[in-house]
Amino acid sequence: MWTFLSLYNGPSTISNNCSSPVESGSMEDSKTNLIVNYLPQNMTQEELKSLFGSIGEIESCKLVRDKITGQSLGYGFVNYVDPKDAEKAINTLNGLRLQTKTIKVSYARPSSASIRDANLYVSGLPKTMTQKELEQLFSQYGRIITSRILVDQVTGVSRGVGFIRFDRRIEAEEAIKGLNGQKPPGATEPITVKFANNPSQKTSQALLSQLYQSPNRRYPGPLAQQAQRFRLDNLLNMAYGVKSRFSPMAIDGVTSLAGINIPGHAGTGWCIFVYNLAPDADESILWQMFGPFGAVTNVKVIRDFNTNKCKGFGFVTMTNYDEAAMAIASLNGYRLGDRVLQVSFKTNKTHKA
DNA sequence: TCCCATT
Repeated sequence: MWTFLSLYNGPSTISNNCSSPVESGSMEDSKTNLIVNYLPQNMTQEELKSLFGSIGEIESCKLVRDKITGQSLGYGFVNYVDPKDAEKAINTLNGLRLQTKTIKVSYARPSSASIRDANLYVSGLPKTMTQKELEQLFSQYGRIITSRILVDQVTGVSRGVGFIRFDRRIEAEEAIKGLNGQKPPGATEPITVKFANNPSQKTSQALLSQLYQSPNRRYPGPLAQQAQRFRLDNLLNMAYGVKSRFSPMAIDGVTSLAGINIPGHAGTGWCIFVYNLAPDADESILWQMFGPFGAVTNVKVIRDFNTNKCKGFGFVTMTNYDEAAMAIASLNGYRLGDRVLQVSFKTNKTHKA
């Protein structure tokens, strides 16, 4: 499972003879800057900072999130002040198990346009082909950063599809030219090699399918119908990258009609109270629900200290009032699984179950 | 026919 550990030996092995003029990024921080992969979906930037801050002083820390939905993309960067701490972090935190994930900690390559979009999707592989054999096939075209063969969740047998990430995009391009439509040694069928989908486009697909598979089974009052339409439009807009067209004026009308109180502080954003979450609810569902309505800066599921199960509610912080109001108008009464959510601005009063 | 590796 940890074959990729051997694939990357740190920045000293990065080839520096790239002919591309784009390759001019600075290398001086390569001994302090780490990339952390395979983070649990619900891990926050604060938790990342906290975990790596236990090693030594952090210069900067960033969890990479989807620009539109705010959902974690499962990886981040940690830049230490002292290179020794970076090294220590690799030695002590690489391979650490967090929930269902095993995180990978390695030196970040210098950021450069030439290393982007270097991920290939490979299908039609012989079911017997191992990850090592896959690497051997592709290694002639460049330096492999990661490789993976997808397996059936239940049987564990190869699905015949996998991924190869090269160090540089031109290497990936060459691999496509050389291997797409070719039969690997001993194989009876040709393989397909193409660039992998962009991770950010998947979010839109997920939202669209979420949209189609969540028929509205709530009680449709006039306001609810209005809110439902808003949510639909927002999800569609988001999926197609179109900016929301709803004006703050209209939102204010809705909120005042609904009799919502003036919410709590707007200092760090607008805090939204979400009630009736399932015991296994996690942060990602809050990102998914609220992200489409605008800038979300924080989500939190309140859990029981002992069982770690959600206590039925959580909070979402949104930057802009109109977007928060739209989210509330749209999501209050939203049916999540077999539960109908209550969504409102957080008040100072204690909520009772 | 898609595993979350470039801020």
